[in-house]
Amino acid sequence: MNNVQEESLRDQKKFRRRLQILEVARGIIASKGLRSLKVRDVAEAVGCSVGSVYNEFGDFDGVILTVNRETVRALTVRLESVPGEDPVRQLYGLAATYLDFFAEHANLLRSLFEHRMEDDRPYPDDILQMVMGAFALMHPPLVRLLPDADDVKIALLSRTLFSAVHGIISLGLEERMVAVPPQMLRQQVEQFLDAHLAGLGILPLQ
Amino acid sequence: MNNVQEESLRDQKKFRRRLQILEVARGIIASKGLRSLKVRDVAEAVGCSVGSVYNEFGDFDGVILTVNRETVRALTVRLESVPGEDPVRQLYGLAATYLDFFAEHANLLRSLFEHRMEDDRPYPDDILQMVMGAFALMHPPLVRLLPDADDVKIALLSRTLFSAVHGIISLGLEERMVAVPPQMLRQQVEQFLDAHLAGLGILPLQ
DNA sequence: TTATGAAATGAACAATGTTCAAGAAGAATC
DNA sequence: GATTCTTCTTGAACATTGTTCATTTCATAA
Repeated sequence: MNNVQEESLRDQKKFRRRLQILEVARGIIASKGLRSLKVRDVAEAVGCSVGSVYNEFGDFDGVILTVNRETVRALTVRLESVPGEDPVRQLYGLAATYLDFFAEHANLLRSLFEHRMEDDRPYPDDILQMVMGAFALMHPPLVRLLPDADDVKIALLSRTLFSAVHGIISLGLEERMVAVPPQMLRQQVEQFLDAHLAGLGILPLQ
Repeated sequence: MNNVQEESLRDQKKFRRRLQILEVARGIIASKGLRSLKVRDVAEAVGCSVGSVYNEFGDFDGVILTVNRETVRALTVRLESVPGEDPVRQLYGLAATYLDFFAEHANLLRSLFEHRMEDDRPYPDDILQMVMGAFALMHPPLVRLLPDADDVKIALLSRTLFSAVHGIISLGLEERMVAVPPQMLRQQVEQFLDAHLAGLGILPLQ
């Protein structure tokens, strides 16, 4: 027995198909919304039977949740790439990056936030943790900007601030609701941060 | 022909049933979530056939949308009942009232914000208008507090601020996401307003 | 009372998630 | 390489649920 990961032909095919299913599912959600995602469409596009989808993911929620997991992972990567030299600039960068990501992948993010599980099964904890982790990315710059504040309070503030930005962006991009032009939305988010950081006693960008 | 509204026996029964259907549907959404709402369950609980539901509402979306319409109407009534003598107090009152209403009717509000139409039919415009109207209720107090500001800017600010509060509350009440204790959430919203109004140059409550 | 037309009915249909017995295919053993 | 074993794949059948519509029911009008 080799301690290197055995890559049997069967495993390879299985893995390749798994990726195909996810790719197709993500494409459908992104382009036509979560409600338009159907098992049979996915199976046909991938070229396998519906049974194989179930075999790989257990149930349909499994496919959706895996796509959601990758969405929040990609979001986190993007947010973590925001430069962190200047904490104020970092806060603005996080908000702007979230806006860009949301605008690019609106339906994927809606799937992440709006999907309800069948029956009353709990939402997978690892996804919740990842979302919380992303929302906590405002924590480090806030710590630097408010060195005297209680750490627990800053954790709360970080979540509050990110939730507020999320509300502004998600409703602003809800074309059916508001239809704020993207450029105006960007400005709106910036002005929001201007006022809020000022209120926290944080000096704006020069 | 009497110009008084004819109330034929047929119309009475029709109207009574319409109310019953809505009552049952709202109850199911409120207690078990939109995903648990089924035509047959509603029909059985009301004591009529599924055909009657369709006869009255056209399709199932019609039932949901009518419930949503009443939800936003009730929300508006509650928000309009917030005292308006002191504009600062009014802003805090609007946020606190929204929090209370959301906490009491979480599933109904989620139905309002998360329901996607079948196919790509547009969301009814009157509901969107009512939501926008509710979110504009911060406008009058903000005008009083910022007498020198451009009215269009205040309209934007009102929507931004309410959207932010919505984000904080809707994510905060998403037990699966965060599970913020209600009392802490109330405090969170207040502190958020404290900071933001301060940033806008508005003096806090004495 | 009878005729009329609108409303109610619910069986049948359609779309879609889910299961599972049978078969196919790779892996293991000889 | 043949055989056996294990696992995966298949897709027909089933279950659930939204939707339709020919038929029946029933309040109203004549």
